[in-house]
Amino acid sequence: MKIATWNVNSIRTRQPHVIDWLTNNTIDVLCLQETKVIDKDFPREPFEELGYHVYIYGQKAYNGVAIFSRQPMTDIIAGFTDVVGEEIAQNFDEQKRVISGVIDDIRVINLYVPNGASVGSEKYEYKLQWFQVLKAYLDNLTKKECHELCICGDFNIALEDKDIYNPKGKSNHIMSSPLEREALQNILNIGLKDAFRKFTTEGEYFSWWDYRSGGFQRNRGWRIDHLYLTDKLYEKAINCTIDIEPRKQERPSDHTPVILEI
DNA sequence: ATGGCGAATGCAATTCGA
Repeated sequence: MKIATWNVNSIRTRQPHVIDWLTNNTIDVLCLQETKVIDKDFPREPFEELGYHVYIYGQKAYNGVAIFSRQPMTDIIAGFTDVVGEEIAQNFDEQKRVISGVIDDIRVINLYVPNGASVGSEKYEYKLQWFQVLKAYLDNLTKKECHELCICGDFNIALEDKDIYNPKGKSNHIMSSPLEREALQNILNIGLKDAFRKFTTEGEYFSWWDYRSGGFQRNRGWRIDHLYLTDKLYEKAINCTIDIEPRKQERPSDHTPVILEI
């Protein structure tokens, strides 16, 4: 089975790219971020025609997540509130950033982590607080269920310096600051491992390149899209790769897909 | 580098992303 994650930066703009990629790759579950569309306007049909079940949680203009699955998923949960309650969820579900479902006794959790703007900004604080809510969400879920977990998506965090094209001067940069890394590590400490790092230990592998200043052409990238797995699933993983082909195309997303094979 | 590029909104110019 292959599970992939891809921040498409608008599903309506990227529809042909996603159709093309799913046609040329055998993907069982695709987690999308930044769909940027309300649910009633989501282009479901083209993906259903490809044989996918479509699960969506979107909003106008910003954010938005979706899961496409060849087999039907069960126990779909959109947002934090149903898991953590209104008191802990506060207003964090106003931004649509989390959807999950179960397939083959794996709960796939699709995340679009806030980007955080710049270190010390209000959005940075929001990003750190969002991780507190995510922690409660995972704690509650793991109390209720005993599925293996695949937590994937756009984390907007490079956990190690080797995940950045040039880490010099980025020790307090957004996506690599100590508090962000600590917040993500705190999540991973419940027992999650980076699928990509099971197979590849060296640097210079990236999943996002800035549109500006020829980021992709100069390979100025960051590895910020991840698939994290609980132990049994991690042991079962047989590959995890980044496909840079979609990033080479005309009018691409600034992210490219990461694919896990189990 | 307070910029570079791209998407959405909505129809010009602004906000947001990372």
